Amino acid sequence: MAQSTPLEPRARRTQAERRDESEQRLLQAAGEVIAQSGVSAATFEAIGARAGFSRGLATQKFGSKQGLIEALIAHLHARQDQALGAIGVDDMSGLDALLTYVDLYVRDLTLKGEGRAYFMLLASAIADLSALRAAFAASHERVERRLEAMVQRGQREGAIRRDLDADAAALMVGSLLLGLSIQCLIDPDMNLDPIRTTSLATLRLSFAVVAPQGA
Amino acid sequence: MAQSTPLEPRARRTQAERRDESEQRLLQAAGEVIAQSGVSAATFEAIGARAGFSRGLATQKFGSKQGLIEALIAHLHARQDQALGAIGVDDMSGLDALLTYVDLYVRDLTLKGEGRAYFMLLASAIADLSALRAAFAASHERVERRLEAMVQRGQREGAIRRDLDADAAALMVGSLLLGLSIQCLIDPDMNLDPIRTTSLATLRLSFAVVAPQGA
DNA sequence: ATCGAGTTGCTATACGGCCAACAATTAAGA
DNA sequence: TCTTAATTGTTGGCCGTATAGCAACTCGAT
Repeated sequence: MAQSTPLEPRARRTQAERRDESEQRLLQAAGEVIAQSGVSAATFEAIGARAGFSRGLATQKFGSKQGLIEALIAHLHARQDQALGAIGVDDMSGLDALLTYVDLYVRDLTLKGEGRAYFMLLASAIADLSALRAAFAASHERVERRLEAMVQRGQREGAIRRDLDADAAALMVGSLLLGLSIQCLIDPDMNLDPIRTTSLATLRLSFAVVAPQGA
Repeated sequence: MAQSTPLEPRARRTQAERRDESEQRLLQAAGEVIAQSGVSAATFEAIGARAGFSRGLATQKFGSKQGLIEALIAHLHARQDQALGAIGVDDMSGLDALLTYVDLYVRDLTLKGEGRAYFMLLASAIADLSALRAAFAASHERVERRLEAMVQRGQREGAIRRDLDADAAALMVGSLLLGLSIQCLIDPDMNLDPIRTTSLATLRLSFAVVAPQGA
């Protein structure tokens, strides 16, 4: 059970360093425990142990369980934005950008790390009708606006059908990716390659103006 | 809070009647509590109260919490099969059957009743890495085999592209519907009409042999 | 020496499971 | 048919466990 960070006891660290480092480690440990053992297994005890601390520290830092979870979700959202933003997708045509986005998303869908924790927290929020659903909704909204922008760009460029409802198309693509993510958590032994290929072909065929069969 | 059944105290009921009725009422109440207040709110106390019984009965009937949940999932799966099987989809062409299936599924996606409880239980299983995931996986597998059969029929009939990977296409459609269902639980105020229309158009355009632009 | 980081013992709460009592139904005997 | 015993359905008190939150404490940094 590889600890988050081996925790080599450097001689002296400033207080601010200690503080920030422990906070980071707690968040990371929380994500790892969730990804590995489930949301309900993410007790202060388990998270603290994983991070190399005691059970009390997380309460101290985040105020409450809810606070910890909110911080973790914010953390994961930030990482997600960052990861998906890092995809240099803005310097290609709208259609290509969309397809590249889907391609990369599905390729990365093994869900072994933080993405796994993210969707498990999402599932937990749904299962318990938690108010945190709103945070997830907002995050998805942002992603969908990005997708919508890609579609609209493609339409301006003449590569995507004008009569396609950009908003609905974005929601559809987003839902497809969400569904695939969930499916991966239900059945981890899924072969994603055919799905990826087929999804890309489907989107290309139906979004492109002329359905360029062999292109 | 409309009780499951008003429980008019008929004079005499046979033991078998009592037994069956209480069991039914408990399952229904469990579904209602989950749909209304979340999986973690579904305690024996709450379920019993909703069904008009005490908290002890459910344990008696289903052995344990796990037993109750399993019975509920089986119950919901049966209802689902029944509902989707009732769609007379087998007496039309493969492509039409597929599109009709998607159309009806999305139209029914308000998720106010049992479907809601189903997906919340699914979410709970994911969040906790429960072994029950396998049951959901199996159920989805069945649905996807049905979708695959539709695609293959469409291919034999010449209406669907032969080079479409039927298995992957089925998984894609299934994932899209799953994703939409989840999305509805995250954001209940979603307008499903544009999505439905766009999804149907997308599938028709990309699955049909010739991409009949204006047809 | 002082302040803040981190720990540990304690408490309160919530819930599932157990079981002994209680009530409703059925069966047996007169 | 009436009475009574046996069976089955249902209840509610009790207990063990798990865990979040708190508060007093120790340890490390300045």
